[in-house]
Amino acid sequence: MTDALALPPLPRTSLADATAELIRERIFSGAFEPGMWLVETDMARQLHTSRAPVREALAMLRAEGLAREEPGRGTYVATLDRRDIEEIYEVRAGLESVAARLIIERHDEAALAALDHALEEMRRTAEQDDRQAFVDADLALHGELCRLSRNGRLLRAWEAQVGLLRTLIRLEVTTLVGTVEPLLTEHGRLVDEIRSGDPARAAAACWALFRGASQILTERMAVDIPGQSRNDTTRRRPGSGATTETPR
Amino acid sequence: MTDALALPPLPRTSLADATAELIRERIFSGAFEPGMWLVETDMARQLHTSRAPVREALAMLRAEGLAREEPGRGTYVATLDRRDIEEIYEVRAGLESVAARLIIERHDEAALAALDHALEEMRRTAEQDDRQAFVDADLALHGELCRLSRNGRLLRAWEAQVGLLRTLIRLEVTTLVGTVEPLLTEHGRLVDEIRSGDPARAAAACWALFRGASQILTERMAVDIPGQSRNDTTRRRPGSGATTETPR
DNA sequence: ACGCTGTCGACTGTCGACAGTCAATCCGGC
DNA sequence: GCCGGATTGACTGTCGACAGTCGACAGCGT
Repeated sequence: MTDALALPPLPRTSLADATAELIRERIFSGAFEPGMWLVETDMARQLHTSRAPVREALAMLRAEGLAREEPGRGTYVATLDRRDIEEIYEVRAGLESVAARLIIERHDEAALAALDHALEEMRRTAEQDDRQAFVDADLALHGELCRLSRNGRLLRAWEAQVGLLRTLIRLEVTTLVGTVEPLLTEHGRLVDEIRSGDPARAAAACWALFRGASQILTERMAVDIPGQSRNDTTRRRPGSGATTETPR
Repeated sequence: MTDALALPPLPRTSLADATAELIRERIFSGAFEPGMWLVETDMARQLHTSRAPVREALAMLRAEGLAREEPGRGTYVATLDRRDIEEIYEVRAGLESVAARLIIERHDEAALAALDHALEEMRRTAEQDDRQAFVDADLALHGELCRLSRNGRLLRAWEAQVGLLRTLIRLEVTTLVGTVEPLLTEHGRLVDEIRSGDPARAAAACWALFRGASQILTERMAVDIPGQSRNDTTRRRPGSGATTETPR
């Protein structure tokens, strides 16, 4: 059977999946802020389902690191403090170094071309000064790198780390006063090192890139990112307006 | 109030948690073999609970990578084929390289001492030719490395990768005919490189170690590991004996 | 006024039941 | 005898309800 005629499996979407996807979108879009209380009963009522699918959806989100459980009290949208950012970038550095190494050892010309293309897209958005698109292109490049590693577990681990970061990076770069030029050159350097074929140098470039990015992000966190501290106990609930809760 | 009189928080263990822990143990001990069908109804009946806690426990196990869902059909104990092993070891190489780097950059003498101690334990078990204990010591060393990175997300990512591997490594090394000496020296080399203080060399040692271990494991998989292939559809259910199922 | 205790509303953890779905089996036509 | 569709049994997906627990608040005593 040709690929063109091969039918993909239908998206078997249970209520739980749909609910999870919905909440994910809300979190990424910023509608559900970090620290917000995700009340099962409310959401079930709004979605016209029982609590069972909602509970399962919340379990997924917790597993993905997007939400956090407080036993007996409920689940809350995950918050990120400086240390979280550092940790995520350190893990990403490790994962993407390996991805680079795998691509290098495979002598994969197509992969290099794909990375070039992603890089070009970053450049384009930078020239147009479209910060939003730049962020997307940035994440797309890194996602592509992990996808090209052809290691499914690596890709999933990467996604798990990046999840919450997504909304934060968007916030960061879009409000970044300075130029994105340094970011651009560092990404270019990483791709160059991959092309040069030395895993150790690629890893070094990777590490340098993430070290810098992490620093930029954590420095800005001090000023204007909500939910920056684990002690920020401001809790809002979805739906019915902005009821502020303060447990603990 | 004195510390002696201070009450520690009670272990808030829900039925779901307890159920998950129980199943985990069964999987690690090998009582629940890879590919086995974990039937919610049966387990709930055996545990004298409803299906709700069981479902939640299974959701946890899926999130940890210990089990696998087939939509509408149920969840099964995860299986590992050669490619899975490769993937896991590649990810581990990345994570542990970063862990090594973090320890190096921190100039952490205590960490080095802890690694030495773990290494010594490996050596001891090797001398006594206690394969079971050797496997535990091996995993303990790597776990220690990740713990010493002081990066919680790295540690959790490591645990997620290692989970299922645990039972497999045990099987592998305990049945391994040859000597464990090479493994021992490679681990020693990794710790040495960490002590020497060059992240790149430590990463290289890490990569070499995992490359070798992955190869040993995948080679042996061909012969005597159950559930070695994704196409091995043999399914057993827990409890009532060994009812063999063959879906698909 | 302050701190402690009892009460209360709300939400989570758990339960039993029902409906939908899957795979295996049975049955009839060829 | 073999193939295809209907049937069946079992399990999952979902539901509404109940009970335990948490945090907030009010009332009491000091």
